[in-house]
Amino acid sequence: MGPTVTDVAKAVGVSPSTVSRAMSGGIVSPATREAVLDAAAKLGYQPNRAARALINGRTGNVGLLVPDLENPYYTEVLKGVSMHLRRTDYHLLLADSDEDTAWEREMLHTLRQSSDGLLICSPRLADADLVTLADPATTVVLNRIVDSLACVTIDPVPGIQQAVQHLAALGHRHIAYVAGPPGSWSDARRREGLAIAEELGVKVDVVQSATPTFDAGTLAGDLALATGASGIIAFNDLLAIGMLNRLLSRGVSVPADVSIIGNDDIAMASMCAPKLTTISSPKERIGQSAAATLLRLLKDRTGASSTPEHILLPAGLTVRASTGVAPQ
Amino acid sequence: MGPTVTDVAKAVGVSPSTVSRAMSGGIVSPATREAVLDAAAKLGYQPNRAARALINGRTGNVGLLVPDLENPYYTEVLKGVSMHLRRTDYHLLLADSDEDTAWEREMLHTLRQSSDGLLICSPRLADADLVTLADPATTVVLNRIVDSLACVTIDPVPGIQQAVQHLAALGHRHIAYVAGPPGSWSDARRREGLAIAEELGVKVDVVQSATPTFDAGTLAGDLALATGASGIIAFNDLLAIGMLNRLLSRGVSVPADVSIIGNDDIAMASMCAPKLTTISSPKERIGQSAAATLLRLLKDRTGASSTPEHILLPAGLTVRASTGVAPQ
DNA sequence: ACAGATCTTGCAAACGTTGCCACAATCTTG
DNA sequence: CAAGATTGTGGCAACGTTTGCAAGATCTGT
Repeated sequence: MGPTVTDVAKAVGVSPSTVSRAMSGGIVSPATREAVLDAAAKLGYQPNRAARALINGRTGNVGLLVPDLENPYYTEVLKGVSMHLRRTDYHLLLADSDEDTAWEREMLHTLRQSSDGLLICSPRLADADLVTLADPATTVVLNRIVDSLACVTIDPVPGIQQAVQHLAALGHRHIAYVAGPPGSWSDARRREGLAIAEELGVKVDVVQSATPTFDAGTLAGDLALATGASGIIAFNDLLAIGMLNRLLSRGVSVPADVSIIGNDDIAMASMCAPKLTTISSPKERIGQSAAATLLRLLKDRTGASSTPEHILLPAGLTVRASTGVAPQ
Repeated sequence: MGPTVTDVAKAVGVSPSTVSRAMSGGIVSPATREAVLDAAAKLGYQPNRAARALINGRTGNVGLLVPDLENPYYTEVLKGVSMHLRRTDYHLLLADSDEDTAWEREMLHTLRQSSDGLLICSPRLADADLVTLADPATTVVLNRIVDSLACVTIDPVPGIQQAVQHLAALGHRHIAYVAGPPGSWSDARRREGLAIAEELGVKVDVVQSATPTFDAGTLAGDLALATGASGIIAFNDLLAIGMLNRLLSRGVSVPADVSIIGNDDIAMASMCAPKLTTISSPKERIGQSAAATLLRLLKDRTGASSTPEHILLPAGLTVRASTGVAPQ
């Protein structure tokens, strides 16, 4: 295809090895380096990544695995990753598992070969699977904590606690939590956070929802309403907005009759009506920070050294218009 | 890293070449093929993609270039691409240009080397640039038409015409079109579609908006209102929803005082209040179809043969609650 | 049973790069 | 000024795979 290292070498009158060194920051005299760089630019030479990968095992790719690109949460994380990678010369290899854990395991295995490091967004895979499939020296896990791997996440507990306190302060005595997919790490953590309700004398019912999507919100809305709760906390905003729509179309007023709190603060949360009170998490920062962590890991190459880094980003309740004082 | 072709060869008792042929569908006896496949599975052998790419030039990657991942339009296209690629053994290389055309040109050049084919979503790059930078044999352009390249897009004209007719039928005599980014292909086409207004005796004002985002909708809303138009058509839904929010917060009632029509029918369009009347385009299908077209191109490898394929997908107006009869 | 066709397999070269080793040239230091 | 340290460069092998070529094995038809 394009010009090779040999072409550049001939043009400058040096050996291929020297060109290689000049291009990748090896030891070369300033004069030759300049000459090589000039010639390379003139010829439009780009080092062949495949050849480079073959010899030193570094592909120059970073793999990102997400469960569902239709979920705006992950696209915001993706944006963060992408923006961080933009300034490096790593390429982004993206895989969407479509919530299929079997395929996720397979893809994890495949991606390892095509990338130097992996960013894994997998709420549903078991810790044990993750530990088995991922190399601690080249992996960063997003949105959950796995002890033996580097992680970037937000702690879901404080956010949920704030949400419960917010509802309690508004006089709600009975709330419903609409849970996320079974096996989800953050769902499990959020349930822990719910424990605070008891201390506040608030009753909690848990309602299950198979998938955390807008459509599933319709069913979940009916279920949550049936519990008799006056306040609802949803696993995520998509679910919350779906419920909101369902409740409004059933003639239930939000927040006069029922208060709703979402999770994640996706862009839609401030565009629906009423605007959604939600627990905001810095999604783009998670992506950005995870990419940065991975690149640090790859640069250091200290093997499976010290204890893996766990980065916790802050999240807090953003109060908008979907919560209000309890009826009566 | 993993086992190599030699390891498998030893395990079976054949030569590396035979293993290679067995793995990639060459001529081998059924018996040896089975033996090789068995051993490969047992050892967990995966052909090294870098080595393969080095020798035959095929990386096994497909590159996708989008202008902005924060725009849900593109993430839906991305989802379509990703879902189609899922069934193949191509990997997806994703690049977000962040609306920067200079970087887009550079990335296009870089990506070519790392992928077998390119899917390009670039509304702002000039046709000439695209023709120069893209190889017709390995490129599919999305959301626009460039004569000499394969394209998958929707024709923006009929949708815009339907929108104008819809407003005219509701009695609107003066409408504003909030334009997209300068240089955008689909924006130019949409303006062509606006010509129908004259035939219907409807006056059209065009308002410029630098970027097609939710935030820009605030400014655009004010500008559009200042024209005195009673109906507004926006370049896309994000802009439309931003305007909607602005208008409502200024005390303008939608659709009683002003009607708004968006473009694209992103998920948010049916979640805002009032729900947005919009021109729907099958975004996921565009992605899916573009990926399919590219894979066909790569399989055929007929060089720069016949005239490039142009696929036009249908789009039509989806009437929701943001349009109504003109005031008075 | 023999010549020729067909099928199956191994050998070796090649893809473009990097990294080790050796050597020459220049610089330091006593 | 000599001896050692340092710096810059070229040669060569290697990464893991594919592929053209040729040789061996098996089969066909007479």
